[in-house]
Amino acid sequence: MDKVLKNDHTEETLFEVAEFFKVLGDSTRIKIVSALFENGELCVNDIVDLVDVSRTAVSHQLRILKDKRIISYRKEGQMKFYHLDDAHVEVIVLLTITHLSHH
Amino acid sequence: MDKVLKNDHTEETLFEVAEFFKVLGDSTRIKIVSALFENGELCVNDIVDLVDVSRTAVSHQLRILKDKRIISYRKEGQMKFYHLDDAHVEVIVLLTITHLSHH
DNA sequence: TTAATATGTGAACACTTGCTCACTCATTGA
DNA sequence: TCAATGAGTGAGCAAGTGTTCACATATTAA
Repeated sequence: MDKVLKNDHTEETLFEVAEFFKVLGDSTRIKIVSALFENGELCVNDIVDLVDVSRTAVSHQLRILKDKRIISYRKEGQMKFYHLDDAHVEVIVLLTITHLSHH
Repeated sequence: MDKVLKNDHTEETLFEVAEFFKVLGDSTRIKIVSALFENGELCVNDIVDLVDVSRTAVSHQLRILKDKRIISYRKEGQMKFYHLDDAHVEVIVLLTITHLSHH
C-alpha cells in the first residue's frame, strides 16, 4: 500500500515532476508566483513593477505559467488579473524556503 | 510575524528557490533522487541500471546534485554509495507528486 | 473613427544545459 | 607491476531557454 511513500514512481510521473520543477526553476517565474501568493491577484502592469522585468518578458512567462496550470486570470475590461490556480504551489514553495533556510 | 507566511521573500531567497527547483527540474536528476529515496543508498553502477542513462551522464548529474547539497556519498573501497543529504527533499518531491495527481 | 492604454505574439539571438567521447584517477587482485 | 573495475573530468556539440524587438490585438475614451 501507500505507493506514494513506497515505490512505483513511474518514468511518466517523474517526468511530470521534473516539468513542474522546471517551471518554478526560473528567477522570473518564481518571482511572479511569489508576488501572486503575496498579493492574491495582480494585473500584468503590477507584476511588471513588482518583478522588475520587461513587460514583454513577463507576458511570455505568464503564458508558460498559465499553460502549466500554475496560474489563471480573470478579465476585467482591458486588464487581466492573474492569480495562483492551486494552493499546493504556495505550500511547496514555502516548504522549500524553509528547507533552504535550514541548510 | 511569521514572515514565511507573509511577505518578505527577498530577491536573494527567491533566487535560491529557483536554483533548487532548477536542479530537480531535470528528468535524469529527479530519477536519481527518486531512486535514492526509494533505496536509501546506491552505488553509481546501481544508479546507472535503475535510471537508464549512460554512466558518464550519471556521473555529471551526481556532481551537480552533490554540489547543491542534495546528495552525499560514503566511500567503501573503490565504490561510492550515494544517499540523500536531507529528508526535506523527499517531502517536497512527494508533496509535488500528490499535487500533480490532484490536477 | 482615432488615439491611448493594457496585453499578447513570433522571430531572432545569445546563453545555458545535458549528453557523448576520449581520457584520467583510484582501488583491488593476480 | 599489470590488468581490471568503479568512478570522475573536460571539451565539444546539439538542443533548449529567456530576453528583446517589432508588430498585433483588444478595450476604452474622446
